[in-house]
Order: sequence, then C-alpha cells, then structure tokens
Amino acid sequence: MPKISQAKRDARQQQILDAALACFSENGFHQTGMADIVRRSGLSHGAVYLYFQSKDDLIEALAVDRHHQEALLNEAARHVDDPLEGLHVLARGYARWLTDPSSDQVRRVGVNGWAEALRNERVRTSVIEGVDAARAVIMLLVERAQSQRLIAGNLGADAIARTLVALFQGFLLQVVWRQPVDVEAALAVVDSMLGGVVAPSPRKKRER
Amino acid sequence: MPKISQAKRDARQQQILDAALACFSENGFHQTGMADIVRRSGLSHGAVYLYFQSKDDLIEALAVDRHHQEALLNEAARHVDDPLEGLHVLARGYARWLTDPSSDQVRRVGVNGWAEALRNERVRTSVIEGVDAARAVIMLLVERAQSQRLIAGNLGADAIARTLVALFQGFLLQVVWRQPVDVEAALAVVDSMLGGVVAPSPRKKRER
Amino acid sequence: MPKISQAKRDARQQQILDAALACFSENGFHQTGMADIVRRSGLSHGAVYLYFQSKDDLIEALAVDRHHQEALLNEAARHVDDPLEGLHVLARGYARWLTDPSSDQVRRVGVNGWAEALRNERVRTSVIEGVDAARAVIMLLVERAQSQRLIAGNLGADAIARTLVALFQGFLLQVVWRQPVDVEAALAVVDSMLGGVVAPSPRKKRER
Amino acid sequence: MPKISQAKRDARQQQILDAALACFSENGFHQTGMADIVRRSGLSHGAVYLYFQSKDDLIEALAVDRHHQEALLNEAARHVDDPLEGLHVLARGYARWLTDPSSDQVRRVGVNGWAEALRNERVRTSVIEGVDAARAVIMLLVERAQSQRLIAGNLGADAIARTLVALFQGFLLQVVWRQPVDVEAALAVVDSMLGGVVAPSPRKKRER
DNA sequence: TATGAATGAGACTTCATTCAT
DNA sequence: AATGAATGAAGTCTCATTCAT
Repeated sequence: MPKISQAKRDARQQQILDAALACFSENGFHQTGMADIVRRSGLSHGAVYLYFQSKDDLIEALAVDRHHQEALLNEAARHVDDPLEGLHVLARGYARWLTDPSSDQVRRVGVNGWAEALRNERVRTSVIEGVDAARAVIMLLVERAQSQRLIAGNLGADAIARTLVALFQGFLLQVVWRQPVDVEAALAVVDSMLGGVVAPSPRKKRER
Repeated sequence: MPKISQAKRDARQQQILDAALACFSENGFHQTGMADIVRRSGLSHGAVYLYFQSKDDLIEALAVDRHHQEALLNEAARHVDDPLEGLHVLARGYARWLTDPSSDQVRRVGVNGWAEALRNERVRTSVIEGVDAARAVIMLLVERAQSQRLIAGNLGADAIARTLVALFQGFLLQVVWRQPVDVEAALAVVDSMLGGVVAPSPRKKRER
Repeated sequence: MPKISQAKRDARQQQILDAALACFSENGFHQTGMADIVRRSGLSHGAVYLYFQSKDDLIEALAVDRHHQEALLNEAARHVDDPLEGLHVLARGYARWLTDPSSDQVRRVGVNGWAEALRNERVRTSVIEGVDAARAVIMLLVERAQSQRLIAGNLGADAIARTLVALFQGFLLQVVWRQPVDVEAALAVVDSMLGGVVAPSPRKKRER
Repeated sequence: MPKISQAKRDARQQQILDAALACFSENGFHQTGMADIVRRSGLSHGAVYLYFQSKDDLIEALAVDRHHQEALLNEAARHVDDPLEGLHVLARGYARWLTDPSSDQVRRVGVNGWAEALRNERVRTSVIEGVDAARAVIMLLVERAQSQRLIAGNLGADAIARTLVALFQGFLLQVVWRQPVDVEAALAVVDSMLGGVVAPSPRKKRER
C-alpha cells in the first residue's frame, strides 16, 4: 500500500503548518522564505509543495485553522441560555486565548494577517469572516439580552458588538507586543464599563 | 557643501515621504519596492538614497512623523483643566482622526506598522512609544479624575488607559478594513460604558 | 520473473507511448512533464519508469515507432517496377500522410523532433536515419529511372532526392502550422516541376 | 550624464542578444537557462532583465531581428524589374543565407522556432509572419511573371510560392543537421524543376 | 547634487527520477 | 509488478542598494 494513510497525511500537513506558523510568527509572511519553512518542517521543498500549492495557500490554511478554533468558542457561547452569561463565556474564552502562552504564535500571525488583509484579497476575506462570526454571536446574545431587557435597548447591538470586538483586538495587540497587560484588571474595567450598558435592575425598571 | 537650500531639502524629503506613504498604504512595506517609491516620488533612486539611507529608514521616518501628529493631540488634552473634559477632547480627537478621509493612508500604514513592530526593533520602539505617549496622557487624566472622585478609584488608571487605547486600535482596524463602522454609535456605546467607570456623582447624576 | 503476459506488457507500453505522443504534440518535449504523461496514461510514475528508463527513452521510442511506419511506405515504393511510378507511389503515400487527420500528433511531434535533433544525439541519429531511408529509396528509383533514360541524367540522383525530401519537410511544416495549404495544388506544382527533370519522353509528352 | 547613450544601450542589448542566440542555438530554448545567457553575455542577471523583461521577450527579439534581415532580402527582390530575375535574386539570396557560416546560429535557432511556434502564440505569430512575407514577395513576382506569360498561368501563384518556401525550409533543415547538402546541385535541380513551371517559349504559345 | 544602470543574492516554484512499501 | 510520496537541484525572475558618470 504505497498510498500513505490519511493519518500520516494529516500529520505531515500539520508538521508543515506548524513550521509555517512558527516562521510566520517570528518573521512575518514576507520575510519568511519557503526555504525557512522547509528547513523547519524537516521536509523537502517538493514535499511542502505536495501538500500546499503555494505560500499563499499555506497562509490561508493557517487562517482556516484559526477559524475552526474560534468557531468552537463562538458555538459554545451561542448556546448558553442566559445571554449575559453567554457574553461572559465568550469574553472569558477570548481572554483565556489572549493569555494562553501556547497561542502566542497564533496571536502574532493573527496581527500579521490584519496587515495582510489590507491588500491580499484571500486573507482579507478570511480575516473579515472570522471577525464577522464573532460579531454575529455577540449581536445575537446582545439582542436576546435586549429583548429580555437585560441590556439597554437604545444602543445598537451592532455597535456594542463592534465595540467588544475592538476591545479584544486592541488587547491582542498589546499582548503580542509583550506589553505588561493585566488582563484580569482589564476585564474588571470592561466589566465596569459593561455596567454602563446593562439595563437598570428590574426593580428600578418596574418603579417607573 | 550643500548646494540647495534647506527649504528645498525639506521639500524633497517630504516628497519622498509622501510617495512612500502612498505606496506603503497600498501595498504594505514588503510588497512595495524602492522602485515604486522612486517612481511615485518623481525622483531617482540615487536621490532617495541621498535622503534616506535605507527602506527601513523610510519606514521609521513615517513612524516618527505620525508621533508628531499624535503628540499635538496628546498635549492639547493634557492641558485641559477638567480631567473628564480632557478625556473627551482626547476621544473626540482620535475619533476624528479615525474618520478623516485624508488620514486614510496613515491609518493603513499604521496597521502595517503594528505587524512590523513584531520583528523590526526600530519600528517596535517607535510604535510602542507612540502608544505609551497616549496612554500616559490618559493615565494622567484618569488619575486626576480619580483624585477628584470623578472616576471610581478602585480601577487601575493603567488598566483604564489600556482599555481605551485598545478600543481605539480595534476601531482603527475596522475602519481600515472598510467595515461599516458607525463611529458615532460606537462613541455612544463607549460613553455608556464609561458611565460604568465614572464615579456616581450625586449632583450631576440626580440633576438629570 | 514476469507475472504479466507479454500482451499485457505491450499494451501498457503502447498506452504510455500514446499518452506521451499526445502530450508532446500539444506541449513539446520540454514543456511536457512526466507527470502529464503519467496522468494521461492512467498509470503511475513507477509504472512508466518500469517501461521506459527516462523521458529521453520515451522520446526515442516514439521516433523508432515512426520509422517503422515510414519503412513500410518506403518498402512499398522500392518494389514498384516502373521507377517513375514508384516515385509517384512514394509521393502519394507521403502526401496522404501529410493530410491524414489521424496523423496530426505524429506530424507535430515530428517537427519537435527536428529541433531536438540539433542537440540530442539519440534523437539526431534517429531522425537522420529516417530521412536517409526515404532518400535512399528515392535515389534508387531516380537512378533506375535515369538508367532507363526516364529522368535527365545530368542531375545528381542525390540532389534530386534531397530536393524531394526538402519539399516534403517544408510542406509538413506548413501543415502543422495549420496554414491553408492546398496539397493537391501543391502536388500539381511539384508535378509540373518534375516535368523539368523528367527526360523528354517523345511518346508520353506528345500524347497528352 | 548618468543616462548612457543610445549607442551604448544598443551595444548592451546586442551583447545580450548575441549571447542568447549562441545559447539557444546550442541548447534550444528550453534547455538554455537564463543563467547561461547571463554568463555568456558577461553581464549580470539584473542587467539582462533590464533590457528584456523575460526569456520569452528575448526569444521574440531574436525573431524580430531575423525579420529585419529577411525583409531586406524580400524588398531587394520585390523591386527587380524582370519578375523571373526577381525570383532568381530571391533564390540566390536565401541560398547564400543557407550556406553562410556566420548564419549558422540563426539557422539553428530558426528550426527551434518552428517547433516553438506549435504552442507559443508569440513565436507562432512571428514565424508565420516571416514566412508570409517571403511568400507574398514570391506571389507578387509569380503573378507578374504570369501576367507577362513568363510562367504558366494554370498554376496558382500561391501554390508555387508555398512550394518554393517549402523547398527552402527543407533545405535549411538539412543544412542545420550538417547533412552534406550540395546547395549548388540542389539549385540546379530546382532550376530544372522550375523549367517545368516556366511557360512554353513565345513561339510555341503563339502556335496555339 | 543627482542620475539610473548595474549588481547578485535570494525569492518562489517545478520536475525528472527514486524507493519504501 | 506497481504505487505515489518524496527528493533537491535547477528554473525564472525581483529588488535593495551602490557607484561611475
């Protein structure tokens, strides 16, 4: 059986993706040569091109990978009954990802992707789809919360979602720059801030 | 023995920086060739290298330029008497910059700089100094506000500052990606959120 | 210890040669990859290399194939009694081959072979042997015709043969280039021209 | 004056074309690497690409060069008063080119071009235009000769022209293959053959 | 000062062939 | 006998930078 097993194929593919992620996270997309990836993967030029047709394909494959990870988080939050609790799950999930040392490379490559998205159509599509997916979940939860009068209804769910996404992206940036971000403290601030959008407690509401 | 006037020198330099900014904003640092910049500047290769020793120098010069712009904004806010008003001035200033069509290139190059900062020490220093300058002003204002009991004292000024910076960066990202961000709506959300960190001020709150 | 029958072997071999011919005729020797041939043959890389040691072997095998075809034509003409009739048989035979749609690939590969013969010794040998074989038959017929005073004796048989071969090659070229060659008209011209080398035969000439 | 003179530019360009011609004539288009041409030209990689955008451009430039040479010959023949004499001038001109040792490389590259024309559109256009130009001159002369009753009118001028072109191409092939072609003898044969298409002498004509 | 021709290392990718299975 | 994954040298082309003019 000369055809290698699917498991082996997957392993090889992962081996290459791991190498690419490491290289890209260290040197960015354009300063990383295929030779770097080849060397790091321990395979040959030809082998890498057997699994990925081009450097761009490699970049896109990494983006897809990341989508899968984020989709899991998004799905988990989407199915939480209490919408405020769902937002919390989401926030905690992303916050954990933000600080998880094993995700460092992915975070750094992510920031490279943001810049790349400015001119590379494939990357742009991929990045924006990822952001939109997260935003969609947040909007869903916010709207549910608003219909249950848990969040002030006078604020657009979309604007709230964009704000939360922006917060996440900004913190990610500070993390990859190795700024001494105290994520817990930041979450406390965000929580306090969210206090500003949370609808007044039922009692007060009913008093009116 | 300089044969041309300083004014001419400055004009040439600016001509090159303008060309570089335009090119970088369209194609990023690494996909822009010196030849592109040369062509766009209307000068020659030699002339460009007469003013900037390398492509990296050019990148750094743009970063420095941007600092000067931001420094003006920061200084203006720093000297506002009422700290909450100062924060507002700052927020409005950055928000305006976020939507000003004439700053589009600078915004795009800024995002490219974020990625570049991950591996290029000079860019990294420059970017982080810029962020730190803004953060310092915010912290100053927040601390002043806290000492006047205008902002809850249990939140770290640093955390609040980082949060606001993160918000700005995240929105910048969405703007350069040409997402349909409603900056006014977003500001409303931020205002509401800030309501969560502003200390309950008996007078103002109840007056309404 | 061959486990498959000789018939199967031959079939496989032909399958590969067919694929190679098709590929080469479309893209030339050097723009055709072994992968193209493998794909088109429906076999595997290993299988192809089991039957042909290299790409060059494949090229040579096709040249040999073509020789066999031409040899048949040459032999048929060689054994015609009347030498002028023999020349006509030959001319008609090659003219038919020139226009036969099913020989299109062979014609195109033939022209590629002409260029390849300039630097590949094996191809060169093969191609020149083929041309020589045809020339030998023509010379034989011409010499016989000259000894029967059917063709002017003052012209070298070799020169006449080379001229006829040249004509054929030139027309082949125009055919593969899909020029609107009217082979019948061209044959009429050649016939008229041949009238110039045919010795004035009182009977035949005047009879017409 | 940093811009080099046009003369120098032309010299450099010719230097490269000479190198390319030599390489292509020895190893064909596809087995010649740009590195070979660079080495032979004595310039650098970059310099070659400064003058020619790609390998294909180089190939086309050689084709254009050849056209210019042939056009001179064609024009000379076109303006000969006596059409039969014009055909002779043309034949002699091409025959000389066929045997001129200094044209050896051009001839070999020409044959490579014939094969290349089968799949490379630019080369195809170039080659066919060249052939058409020669054919057009021949047709013109033949038609003039026919209108003066110097050549039999029952033969298509086009067919005659194609036949002569085919003859030339075929002989070229034998020359590049270093076959012992006796061009003088061949010309004698062609002359004899042409006797077959030349109209019967005026006397005979009038007898009818 | 200013020019732009020239350099040459290095970028991405292909492909004939081999060999473990 | 047969497979197809793997190799790695070699292919075309780019580009930051220099330097003779």
